[in-house]
Amino acid sequence: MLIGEYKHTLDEKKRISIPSKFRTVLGKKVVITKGLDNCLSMYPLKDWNKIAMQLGELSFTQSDARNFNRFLLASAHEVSIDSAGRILIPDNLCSFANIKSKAVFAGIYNRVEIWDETAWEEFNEKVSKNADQIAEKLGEIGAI
Amino acid sequence: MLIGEYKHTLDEKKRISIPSKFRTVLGKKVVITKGLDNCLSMYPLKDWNKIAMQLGELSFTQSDARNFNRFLLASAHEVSIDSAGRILIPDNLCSFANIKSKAVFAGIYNRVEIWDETAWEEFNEKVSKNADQIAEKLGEIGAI
DNA sequence: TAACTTGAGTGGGATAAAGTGGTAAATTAT
DNA sequence: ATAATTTACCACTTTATCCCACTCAAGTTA
Repeated sequence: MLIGEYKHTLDEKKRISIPSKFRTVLGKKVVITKGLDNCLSMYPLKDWNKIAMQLGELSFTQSDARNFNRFLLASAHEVSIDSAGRILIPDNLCSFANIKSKAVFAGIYNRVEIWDETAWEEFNEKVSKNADQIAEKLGEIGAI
Repeated sequence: MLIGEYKHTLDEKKRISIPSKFRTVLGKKVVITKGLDNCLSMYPLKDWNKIAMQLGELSFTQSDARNFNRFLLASAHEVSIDSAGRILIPDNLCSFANIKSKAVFAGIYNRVEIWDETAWEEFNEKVSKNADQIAEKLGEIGAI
């Protein structure tokens, strides 16, 4: 399971180390794609294949499905983890997530999110303020 | 699987490099045709045959099907990838997609779309605004 | 407690491949 | 037959990939 929060630095070649705790779960190849709230999502290759297959089956004649696929599939990149446990973040994803030098890896069960450091901090601040309200909402749903 | 987004330049001879990541999947010959939303669609030759067959089976008495076939089949060109990994984009398709010098290749599962750079950017901006709808669909698939 | 060991994180350089531009040959058209 | 357009081939520049090396921190052993 992918859990925990780690901070790493992006070097001038757009390379960044994967937290060592994640490496065995992620395997040798991963897929990175655009996530929500301007972060990036990273999946083990085999998990991604399942997701992509479902996306690929969406009708291409319907404009919603078409646009949806373009957003998700076109922004996805298969990257391999090098001998030092690093990945190369593609240019367009790097600028999408606004990652400058420090990035945060957040393990979220079956995927890893990659955030720009300051974006992560701002997000965290916002969420912790509303944590009690969120908890209440979740309680109503019966989640906790 | 064809995924990812790459930007290449069209030279004065209307030649353009295929992203290297796509070459093994696409093979030596591909079919380019008009796509929806003013882009071009590119398929591996063997996949195209299946698609064309399905289209051909659409009732030709229905004017919609007839027009759709005219749109897709009549504009299709079989082009081969040269030794440097480039293709030659036919004139009418080039002007249809309004490709001037920079073009974006977008891998979308089983096809590659070719967009004029600015058209792609505008499109992306528009879609990113519908992030909540995207999130909902992703939730259904079980990706988030 | 000090030295040694191990592994993670980071940086840089060499080599290979990708991307692009151009020239020569061949085919077609006039 | 000659001009023009197209196709194939060659060459250069830039970019990416791979490999090696250093540093730092944590843990282990003498």
